[in-house]
Amino acid sequence: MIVNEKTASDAEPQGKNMRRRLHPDERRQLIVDGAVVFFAEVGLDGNTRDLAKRLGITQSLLFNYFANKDALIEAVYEQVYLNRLSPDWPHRLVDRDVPLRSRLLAFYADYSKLIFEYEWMRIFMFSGLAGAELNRRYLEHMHKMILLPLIDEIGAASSAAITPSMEDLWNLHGGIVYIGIRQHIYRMPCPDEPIQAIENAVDRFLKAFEVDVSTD
Amino acid sequence: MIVNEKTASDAEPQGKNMRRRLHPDERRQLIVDGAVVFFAEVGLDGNTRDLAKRLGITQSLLFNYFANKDALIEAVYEQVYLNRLSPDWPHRLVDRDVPLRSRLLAFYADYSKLIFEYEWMRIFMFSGLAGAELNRRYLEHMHKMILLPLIDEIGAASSAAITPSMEDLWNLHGGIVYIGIRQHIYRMPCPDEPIQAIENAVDRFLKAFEVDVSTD
DNA sequence: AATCTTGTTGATCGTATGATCTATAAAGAT
DNA sequence: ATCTTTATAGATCATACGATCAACAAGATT
Repeated sequence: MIVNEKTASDAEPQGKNMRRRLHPDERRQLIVDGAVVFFAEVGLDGNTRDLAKRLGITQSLLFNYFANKDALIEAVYEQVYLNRLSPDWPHRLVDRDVPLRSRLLAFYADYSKLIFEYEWMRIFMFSGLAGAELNRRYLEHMHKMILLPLIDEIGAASSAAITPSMEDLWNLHGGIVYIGIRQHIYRMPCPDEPIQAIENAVDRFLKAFEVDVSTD
Repeated sequence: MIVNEKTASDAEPQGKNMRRRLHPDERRQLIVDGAVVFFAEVGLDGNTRDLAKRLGITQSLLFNYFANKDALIEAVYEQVYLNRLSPDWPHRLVDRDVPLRSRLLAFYADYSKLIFEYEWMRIFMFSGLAGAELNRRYLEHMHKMILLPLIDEIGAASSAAITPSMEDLWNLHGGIVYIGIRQHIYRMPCPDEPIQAIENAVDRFLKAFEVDVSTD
């Protein structure tokens, strides 16, 4: 005779399989949080039944909170990408009261803490491969608001008056981002604290453009 | 009244919908070639019906040549990754008769021609996200056979006897690879000829380790 | 031209998946 | 306690997809 209908292997989060009645806002947030982790792991076409099982709710409940799967994924995007980075970096990066090296390191310390997150990196890659507009918008923002101003900053700080090209800046950027790709996409062993690698990369870059870093 | 049962939008490759009977080897190769392009575009869980339609064959024929979808994808991996890069790079990279800068540029000219291919880059990313062992093996090979020897080469060529860390080399590598990622994953505008960007990146790197490049 | 071999098709099966709908019961109000 | 509201569950639908199989026909053999 069957005692437990549901086996423990299904990993019911709350232990009991009781029906908990939550406030809609709270339930919705639980779903989005779970969906972020779930989709980051299995990809954006992970199925709704597995997600529901992981959340300890029925699959149909998902469609009570989101019109369809796309709407849920849209909510995942918002959760992961909206307002996660301080909006005043464009200003801080051009604040010449602060040494350029310090500005760069501060920015990449902040930025890397964001993008080296498992969920951020994987969902960004999944959506990029799926052709989502999100990624292009994000990178165009990065181009315009972060990298473009840096061209002038580095050119101005260069004692030899050498100015980097946009491709040079993408190279600096990409070299840093690639740490997160190695870690979360390819699951390769990576330094726990990538700060040192970032610092070295920035210093190599500044040295190439003859930017004096002794004031720091 | 309907004249053409099948619309042109379905893109029947051979024009007619006649049943062509090919030699198994030839048919198999046609399938693999089409699958590479198809899966690179839509991802590894693109469905077999769409693939068959694109190839102008029936879906069932696919399973005549491959036991199941996984076997087909395995064949795609082989086609894209097996023996695509000259196997004597490990030797050429440590050939000190050639200036280090030349060796590096020659390698990355060759390597980038490979990985900046649309199919290579996307399938590598798709399989990486899917957790395929392939990627780890590939990158471990890169680590051991290419980057690790380069540590010594650069250290030996450094006039200040500075030796880069493995993280430094991954940074150089990642910055270059990221060009392809921007182009094929995020579909951002990129330089048609990345050779210049690669050259700059290599020169910055060598300069940081005080490697004399005047002999080149 | 008739026959044989086998590459190819069309129909079909079982299951997985997104989505819908009605019944149920948990929490708050009275 | 009882009533009311509505969050949640369970059953179900339509379709999509991987996979199978018997039947057909293109090309080789005689």
